Amino acid sequence: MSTAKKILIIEDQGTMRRNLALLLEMEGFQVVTAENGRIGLETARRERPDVILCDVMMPEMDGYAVVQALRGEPDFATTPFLFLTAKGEKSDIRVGMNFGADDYLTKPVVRDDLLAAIEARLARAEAQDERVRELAGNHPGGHLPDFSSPAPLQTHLGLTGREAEVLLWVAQGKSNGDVSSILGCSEKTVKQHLGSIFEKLGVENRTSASLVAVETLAKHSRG
Amino acid sequence: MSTAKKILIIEDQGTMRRNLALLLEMEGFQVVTAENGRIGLETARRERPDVILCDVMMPEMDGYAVVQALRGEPDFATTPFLFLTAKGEKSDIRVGMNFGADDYLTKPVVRDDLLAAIEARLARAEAQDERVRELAGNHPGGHLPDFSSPAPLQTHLGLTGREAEVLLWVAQGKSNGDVSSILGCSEKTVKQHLGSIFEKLGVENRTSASLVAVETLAKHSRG
DNA sequence: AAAGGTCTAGGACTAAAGGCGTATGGTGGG
DNA sequence: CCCACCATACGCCTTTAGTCCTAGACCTTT
Repeated sequence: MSTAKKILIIEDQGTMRRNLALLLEMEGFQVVTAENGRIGLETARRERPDVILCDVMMPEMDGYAVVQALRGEPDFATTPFLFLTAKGEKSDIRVGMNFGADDYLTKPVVRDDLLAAIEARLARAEAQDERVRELAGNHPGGHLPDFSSPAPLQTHLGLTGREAEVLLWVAQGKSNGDVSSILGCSEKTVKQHLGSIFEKLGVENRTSASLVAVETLAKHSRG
Repeated sequence: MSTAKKILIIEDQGTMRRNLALLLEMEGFQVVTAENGRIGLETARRERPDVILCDVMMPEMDGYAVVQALRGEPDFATTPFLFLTAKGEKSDIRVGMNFGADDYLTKPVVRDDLLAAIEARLARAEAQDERVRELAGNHPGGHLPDFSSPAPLQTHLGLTGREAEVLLWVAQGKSNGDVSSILGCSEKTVKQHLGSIFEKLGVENRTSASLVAVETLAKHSRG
């Protein structure tokens, strides 16, 4: 792990807030705290925590409102959010979970339970990031078509080498004249090839042919 | 909504399993069931459910083992997993949550609670998928652009509504005449809009504009 | 050697695309 | 009320795209 995970604690009771912060800091987490929901939201936006611990009952803005607000912001749509609840509030837990909280802990919080819950959610979030990286790795730079080679057009669309070259440039918006200059042939030749291309692809103009080419180049660029 | 969400129910008690299945099917979900943990795992791998409901106490393989196994597989690292627990098992919930479960429901399950919990987790999963797509630039149905709506062109390219409509059709290879018929206006109008589109996109012909449109529709499709 | 595919390219033509100017209504905001 | 923006539309003009036909040069396969 490169850097310490950052945990935001939103809790109005000072004693409990400090105890939690101390406990988590001793475990190697970076801790930021907020004493109510409104400040908690601001702090979250500023600090970008990896996990949020949040009390339910708070003045100004309760825990439900906090999680609801966060879940509406793309940056926090996936940030693990754990509730801290007193025993009597257990029936209200459902509300929080349905707003998109990830877990809850019953106060008084046992050290091992707290750490286990946090670790579990961090592991979950990392699995999420892993998935993102995998997908991103398969398609670097997005899922954009790769115009670096005409080969995919030749193999996947059954075009001849020259036809594939022509289509490669046409699909990038070049005019027939441009393509003829690029390929060093007559514009008539480009037109001739384009005619063959249209027939092979079953289309009737360069725009449709380009669409086919772009999709082919996007799909068969890297896997 | 494109297709119904698929829910896997892993529950050894036949009556409860059927009741849950019936309830969820009436709500429009596609339901598959399994009568124990081992079969549940196999079913999950085969059916790729969007949500998994799983009993804790089961012969052969209990719910903890199921969630632990699933969380180890990349394909299921992020699939919402909800426990169904009897009242007396509440202390064991922590174990399940720490294995990566997303929520739990206490039996007997109240209909509204069940639906709310499922919807909440589906919403969460979709938010995550959204993030995956944004970061990875990936697309669920492959890498194909979605021509079902001009909205992305309007919002992401700064086009007016009508311009977006025109481009949507042009990008699909339609001629100006075709577009004018489709949109019920003069071909001159189509040309006029296309001129504005070229200027806004910084391109000089319809093929290049289509390229931009296709990439935009591939990136920002679905919502 | 003959056949077939590819790449090249010409002529003659039609169709479509695109630029430029102008103009009319509608609509929303200062 | 006027202005800015939008959608609509026409005319005139130039450029580009695309079709059909023909045909030579160069390959490989038969």
